[in-house]
Amino acid sequence: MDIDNLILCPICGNIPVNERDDFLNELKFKAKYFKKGEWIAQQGDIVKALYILLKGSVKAEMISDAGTVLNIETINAPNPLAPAFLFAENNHFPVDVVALEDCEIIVISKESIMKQLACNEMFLQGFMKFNSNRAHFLSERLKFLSTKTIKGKLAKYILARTENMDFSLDMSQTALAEYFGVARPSLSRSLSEMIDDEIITLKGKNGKVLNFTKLRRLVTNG
Amino acid sequence: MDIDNLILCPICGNIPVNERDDFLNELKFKAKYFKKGEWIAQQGDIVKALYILLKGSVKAEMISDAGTVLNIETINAPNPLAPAFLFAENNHFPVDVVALEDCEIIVISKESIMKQLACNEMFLQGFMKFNSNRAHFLSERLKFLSTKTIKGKLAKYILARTENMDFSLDMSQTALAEYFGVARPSLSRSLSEMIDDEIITLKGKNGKVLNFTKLRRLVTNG
DNA sequence: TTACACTTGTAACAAATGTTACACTATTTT
DNA sequence: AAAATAGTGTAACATTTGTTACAAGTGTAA
Repeated sequence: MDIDNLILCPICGNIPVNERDDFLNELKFKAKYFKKGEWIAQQGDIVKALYILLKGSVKAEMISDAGTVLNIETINAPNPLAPAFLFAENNHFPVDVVALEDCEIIVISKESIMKQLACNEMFLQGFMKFNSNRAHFLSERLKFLSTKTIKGKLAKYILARTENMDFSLDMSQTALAEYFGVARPSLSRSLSEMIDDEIITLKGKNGKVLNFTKLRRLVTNG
Repeated sequence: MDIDNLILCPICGNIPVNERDDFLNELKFKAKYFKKGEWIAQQGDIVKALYILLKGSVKAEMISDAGTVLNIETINAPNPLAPAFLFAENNHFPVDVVALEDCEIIVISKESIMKQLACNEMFLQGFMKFNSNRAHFLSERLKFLSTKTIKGKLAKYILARTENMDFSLDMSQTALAEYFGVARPSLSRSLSEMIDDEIITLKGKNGKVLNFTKLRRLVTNG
């Protein structure tokens, strides 16, 4: 088991080297294994323990009442899954979690986490910080989704990943459409129009920004 | 000052009665006062301390890059403002906060909070729980916004507040449109159509559900 | 009451997006 | 290499939403 990866996980990152063995010995956990494509958790599952992804990667997605998919994020090891929900009154998984590759996950009981939080200040800090960052992430996602037009979203998305004119759409258009919460052909059309308008070029996932002024204007108008 | 209200604040709620005086004495804070309409914090302000709203109410809203308003929530006293961001790496206020009435706010330093978290387990639990609930709220808001059609949002919104056929739209249509992130006339039109279709009736803010089947179908289709 | 600000209903039109369908390409898997 | 799977481009059309403008309603304060 890749338990050493646990210490690389953001919520444990602050623990001093000389305390790490103690920390690991105190912790009560068990390992679970998932194959690519398997569901690790479903929207609505009760969160009774802290899940930490030690190996592999997963995607978190939300299925709306209408059945449409909203791709929330991809999580790589080592990282915790939904740690914020461990202490919520309504402690249900907010998303479906699906293994993108073979995964190893360790499960730590809530009691064990509480104990460490109370007695290990570095762990407390790491845990708080991670949850804070998550809340920030969700806020940003909220803001992003409130961008009204597809071209506005694309412009924001592209500008955030552009260096010296070059950018890469980290995912397929199909996945991107789910991330934006829009229909795939609509996304494709918007991209085509931006290419026609000579704002960007695109070859596969890689593109160039030809006209920053127009691209920024799309952010402001959308 | 209404310092006694502090103990009624969710993050302090678990502290046993006999520990409360100690808790308040340990805490280092100062009070601030805001008049109705004043901005308490702006999107991007650095969160250096914990703000707790002791008296009054505020609204939190996000201004997108395009200048449109997304109304996030109304917060009533006593409640903390953006406690999750106190520990984030990117510790900026995610929203604009505006006083809806005259407000009293106490400001507690991060150090003082850290100290209490480490030495007062009930406070730790309350703090974690509150932040967990916030993350849950943001997730739900995300899910809600991913509802594609206005009627779908309206249907969800109305069903969540219906008891025995009766419901009340807690805000003006103008505010509701901002909460939904849509244009006001579009919201008005959707409401009119739902009334024409004999799904609901509406008089001012108060309405009745006439056809639950159709209303639920709107949730599923939108 | 009058005046004012705020809210709502509605219409005509423009713009954006969704839906469906199909051909085609790229990438894996066998 | 062949087959299967996933991803892309695009067209025609329906639907939804935004925009703008104006009239009418509501409540509040002078």
